[in-house]
Amino acid sequence: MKKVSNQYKKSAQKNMYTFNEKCYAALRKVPKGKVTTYKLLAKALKSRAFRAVGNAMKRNPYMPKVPCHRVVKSDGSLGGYAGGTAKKRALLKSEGISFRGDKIENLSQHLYKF
DNA sequence: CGGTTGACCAAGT
DNA sequence: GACTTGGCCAACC
Repeated sequence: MKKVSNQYKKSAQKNMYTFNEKCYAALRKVPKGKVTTYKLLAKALKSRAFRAVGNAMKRNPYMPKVPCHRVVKSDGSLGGYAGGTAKKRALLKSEGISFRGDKIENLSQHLYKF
C-alpha cells in the first residue's frame, strides 16, 4: 500500500486559497543563500504536486514578492526561470551558491529545511 | 465536467 | 553519465 488516492486532500474553495498561494508562502520562508527543490516545497505543503508547484511559479502572480529563483530541481539543476536559466544561476551565485556548470554543488548543503 | 499542460521526479535503457 | 518512459497533481481551456 502506498499510492493512496489523495486527490482531494483539501480542495481549495472554502477558506483555502489556491495551491499556488501556499507555494509562495512557503517559498517566502526560504532565506537568502538557501535554496529548495520543487519536491521539498510540495512536501512542505503536504502534497505531491511538485509539478503543480512549478506550474504555479510560472504563472505566479506574485513575481516580485516570491524568490522563484531559489527553487531548483532535486538533481541540483536550475530547472526553469521566467527570465531564463542563465539569470537564475547568476542570482543564486550572487547569493553564495556554488555552481558546477548549470548545476548546484552540494545541493543538500544549501537546501533549506522547512 | 473532461482533457491537455507543465519552471518535475524516479527508474529504466 | 545522458536520454527515454511512465507517473503525479493542480491549474487552465
